[in-house]
Amino acid sequence: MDPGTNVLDLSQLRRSCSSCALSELCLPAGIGNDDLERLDTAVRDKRTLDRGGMLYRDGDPFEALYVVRSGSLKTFVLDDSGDVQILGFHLPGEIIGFDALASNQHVSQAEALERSSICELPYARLQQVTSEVPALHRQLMRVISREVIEEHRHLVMMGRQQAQEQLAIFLKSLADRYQRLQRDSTALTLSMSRYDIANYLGLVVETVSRLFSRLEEMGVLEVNRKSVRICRPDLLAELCRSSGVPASKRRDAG
Amino acid sequence: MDPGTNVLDLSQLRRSCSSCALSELCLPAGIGNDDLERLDTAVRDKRTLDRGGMLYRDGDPFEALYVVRSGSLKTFVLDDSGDVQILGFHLPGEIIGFDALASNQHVSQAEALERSSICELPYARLQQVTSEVPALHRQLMRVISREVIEEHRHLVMMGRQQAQEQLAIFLKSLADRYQRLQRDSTALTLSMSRYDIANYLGLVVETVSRLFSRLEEMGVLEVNRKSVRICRPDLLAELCRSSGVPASKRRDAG
DNA sequence: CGCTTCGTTGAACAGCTTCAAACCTTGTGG
DNA sequence: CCACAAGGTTTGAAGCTGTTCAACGAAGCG
Repeated sequence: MDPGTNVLDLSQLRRSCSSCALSELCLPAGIGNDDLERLDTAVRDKRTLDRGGMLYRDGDPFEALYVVRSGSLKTFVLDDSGDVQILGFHLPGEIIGFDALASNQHVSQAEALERSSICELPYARLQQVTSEVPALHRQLMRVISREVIEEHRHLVMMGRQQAQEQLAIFLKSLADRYQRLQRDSTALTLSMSRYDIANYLGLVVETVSRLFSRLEEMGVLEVNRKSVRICRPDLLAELCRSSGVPASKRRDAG
Repeated sequence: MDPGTNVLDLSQLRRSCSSCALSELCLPAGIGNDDLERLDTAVRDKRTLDRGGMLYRDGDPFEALYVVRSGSLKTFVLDDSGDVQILGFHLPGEIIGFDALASNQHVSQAEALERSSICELPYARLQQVTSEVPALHRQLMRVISREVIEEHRHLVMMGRQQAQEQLAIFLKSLADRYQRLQRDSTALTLSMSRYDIANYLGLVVETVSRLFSRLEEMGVLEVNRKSVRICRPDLLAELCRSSGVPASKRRDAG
């Protein structure tokens, strides 16, 4: 999408957590210089994926965790009948692959939504480094839990009935992550298809399409195919709670 | 509910993974006798919770993981407006509390659905023991991933639109877990309220109630308040896939 | 340029929700 | 022990949201 980030100088980026712009959003966050060098030893050569390229598939042996360096991916599971459920979309600085931590093989799949580059962290080496660097271990745990919390958020979102609120939350989540990346959080580029968004939210394409149109009519967004401009972030934030959960679905604490 | 399991001989159960009937479903699975004794040293005194009692709350400091020994619990998150989303129901042998692994404080809550007894695994001690017993570490990881996979299942379920299918999947999941516990998997005792079930599935109470009635009319179930008899497990299994995802929500691999 | 896939829009339909009321259970106090 | 209150559960009827089916326009790709 953005030519500036697509043309990566790979040689410069190789093995250089220290010099990586994502450093503060990624595993190195809060790690001292000495330890950072050790982390670098755990990072294998980067991989580049084209749109549609698979990072890992269901059943693949667990070899590494992966950090999105540029581009974006989606993760999803297939049920018995081959239906897809998208679990999440992943932007630079986000780590994926935890699903295989235990059974030693992946139980989900990760696919690039656009040309993306990935940092590979072979688990064996990573484990060794984390055992030597407690701060890194804590940081890794923090990242794992961020993942779990994100899944809870996804569940909460799908538990709500109002489709418009779901889409608002989805867009706001993207905007927030754009901000962390120091991108313009009012100018989103949706690398995923409408089908993907619909699946992620538990809706059908038509509904998502109509919702985009409705939000545009309301003056909240300006939608042009894959690029979404958030004209009224305040209104969008409002929509995330306001329309709210129907009274009968509410269930206050206790 | 069942007087035989409610009247626990606590003194006999204290610190005795070795003698625990849940052993094969729980952390000790596949652990040798020597190592089992060391695991026992990581188990603090058991706790008993009455119906409605909280095991941990949002924001509580992370101190331990918990194994359900008898009874059952629900875990849930509260969103900003105080709305509940139930994440799961937990039967004996299941481990909860992972949500706090990273931020060092819980980001969800756990509440007993009936009188329940809990094994407490203080994390500091557990960590020490797992570092000494690799098999235990692997087993713990396996259990964590079971949790992640279960959440994926929950997402897949909520992504489907057909309420009847969701309820069928929910009941089948309970039945399967009953079987693992060597209970009669055709005679379920629903310790959670209809409100809880509805919330878990993203529906309203009335819909759940009607679905129970419908499944009864269909001859699949016999429902009597909290006790559900599965008359036709085959039909129930059928309902879990058959009605299926509407074509427009399907999205085959790729 | 034709093909395919993606995205949008319209109209009818279905399923779940909403609102309302009744029933049953449980617990409390007279 | 019974009356009463409170909450959980069930059932009915109406309304609304999202789905389904269908058609068309736009973009990407051989």
